[in-house]
Amino acid sequence: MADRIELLGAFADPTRQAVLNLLRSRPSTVGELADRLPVSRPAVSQHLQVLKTAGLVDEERRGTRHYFRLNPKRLAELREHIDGMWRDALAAFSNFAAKESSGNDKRRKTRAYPTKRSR
Amino acid sequence: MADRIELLGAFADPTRQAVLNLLRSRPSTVGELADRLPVSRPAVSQHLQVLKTAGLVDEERRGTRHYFRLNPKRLAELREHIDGMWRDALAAFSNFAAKESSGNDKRRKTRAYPTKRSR
DNA sequence: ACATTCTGTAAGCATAGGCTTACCGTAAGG
DNA sequence: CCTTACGGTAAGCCTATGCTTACAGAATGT
Repeated sequence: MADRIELLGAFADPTRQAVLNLLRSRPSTVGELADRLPVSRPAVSQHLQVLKTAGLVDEERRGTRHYFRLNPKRLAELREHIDGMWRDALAAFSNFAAKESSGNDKRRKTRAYPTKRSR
Repeated sequence: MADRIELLGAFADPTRQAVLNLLRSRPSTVGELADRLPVSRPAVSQHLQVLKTAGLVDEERRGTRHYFRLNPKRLAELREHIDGMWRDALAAFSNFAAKESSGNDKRRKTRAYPTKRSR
């Protein structure tokens, strides 16, 4: 999806990471989170909106209290994205290793890397 | 580790995501990446330094060319981090569902949520 | 009704950081 | 050597955005 950058940006911020870590144990309200963080309540509220827009948290309103909880599905998506990148990295590495060894069977005079780059 | 925020910050930037995506297929040089991206070569160079510091890419110098490749180990670490958060989210959810259903066995007069918050 | 509690929103500020241009160093090739 | 290719670094600009204070709104309890 194109909103992956939005997802990653929301996920990476240090304060939002702290919020997400607090939500790992249980759902919490805005004030509850603000009490445990070194930033003001409005700041937490704003971060929660970002996280909600990114789909990383869900909101459930009960009276005046707004409970926020982690969204496992969205986290799974993020994990899959990283996992795909990890698999490609492994494949690229083994592929490179194979070519490197085949090229080094005998002492070669040709370079293992190109001398000129096509532009 | 405490450098996880550094890792996440390095990983999340849109341009760096584009760089990482290009490196999924094969190792590349700075100029090669710059040709395929809408930013200047120095910008790519700076991003690569950030990625290298975060451990997401490795550098191999051959002559004047600096080849960069993805670091699967670091990607695995990142995946594990997300995976742990995902597991906690699932556990918190099922735990919440259990408490909710046990509290709703009969129509109750006490609130399912607290009226006052301990401060 | 009124006060209290819990929250979202607006405005403004200040720092971080991404990008560009200019410059310098290094390696390779003729 | 001298030139060319390739890349890192410095300085500066400029936008994004995280944070605070102040204000407004909705739900609850007395």
